Amino acid sequence: MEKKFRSSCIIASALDLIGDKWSLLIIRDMLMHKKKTFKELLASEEGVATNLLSGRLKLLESLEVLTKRKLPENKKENIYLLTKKGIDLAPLILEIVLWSDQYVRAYHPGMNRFEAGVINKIELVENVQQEYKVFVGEVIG
Amino acid sequence: MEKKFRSSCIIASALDLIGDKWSLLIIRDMLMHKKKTFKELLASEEGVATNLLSGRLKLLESLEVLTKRKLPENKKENIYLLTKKGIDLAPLILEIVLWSDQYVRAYHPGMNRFEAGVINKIELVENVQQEYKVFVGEVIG
DNA sequence: TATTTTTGCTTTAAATAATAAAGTAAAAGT
DNA sequence: ACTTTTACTTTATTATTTAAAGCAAAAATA
Repeated sequence: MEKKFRSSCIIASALDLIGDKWSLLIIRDMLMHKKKTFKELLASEEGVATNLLSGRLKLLESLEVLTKRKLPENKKENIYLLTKKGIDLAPLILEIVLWSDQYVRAYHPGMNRFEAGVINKIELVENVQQEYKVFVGEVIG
Repeated sequence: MEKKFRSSCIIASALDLIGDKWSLLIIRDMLMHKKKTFKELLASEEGVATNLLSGRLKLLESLEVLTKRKLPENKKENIYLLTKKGIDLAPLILEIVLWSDQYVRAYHPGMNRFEAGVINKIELVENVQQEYKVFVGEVIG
């Protein structure tokens, strides 16, 4: 789980932390699909392996992108929730969506569409972030 | 070089194309550091291997993120330039920079800083894009 | 003209990482 | 007490990355 940085570049360093094959999809599932348990995250369409999901959750927790806790009514199941650091990945994720919607479909016709009446990025991001914060409030009470 | 899509997710699909360890760094070098030849790209601080640089340039060319051409004065050296599709990755790259500047430094104190007097994202992105377009004009004459 | 260097690769072998599958232990449910 | 669920860990297989060497065409140098 020991991560190394390839260079002093601010972009490369971010990619060294969360630029792997799975981290952003885990964060997508949490932020956009309100997933919060190992089981829910495991059921993603992409089929992450249990050892990788386990390892990535651990790393993202160590990076304080998300927190792990148990709810009083269930001593077994862990609840994973994004921190501010994780929620602040929303703008980056939106830019991926926008670029993909415009340019990736040509290579993947069956790909989902991005439907947004409003095309105000800032509003859109704030909406997603606000909704997630409400969700967190509901979960931890 | 045959790429497959893991799912119909718009985010996962973009990551399946350019979410590998090197593509965004190649695009960074082109867009932010005006690199345009194999040799210049090979000299990146991160030390990409020649076979991977070669393969990625080929893939990014096939995706029309960049173009490959020769200049009349040199029949040997290839010149790689970003297309609009590539230049349109600037907003995504800026979001990586902003998140990294805010949150990654804690884990990598020696990391470069992002210095921007103006914090207007749109202006900043347009500036970088405009500068790159001028550069392309200068190169291809 | 002959030799050397540069460029942009390809090939190969070794190291590293990802995946699939099975196993495990603690908690919860029946 | 027995079974299921959860959240892993372990192991073997497969895939990818890296490092190193090699190569051919073009350009530069002698």
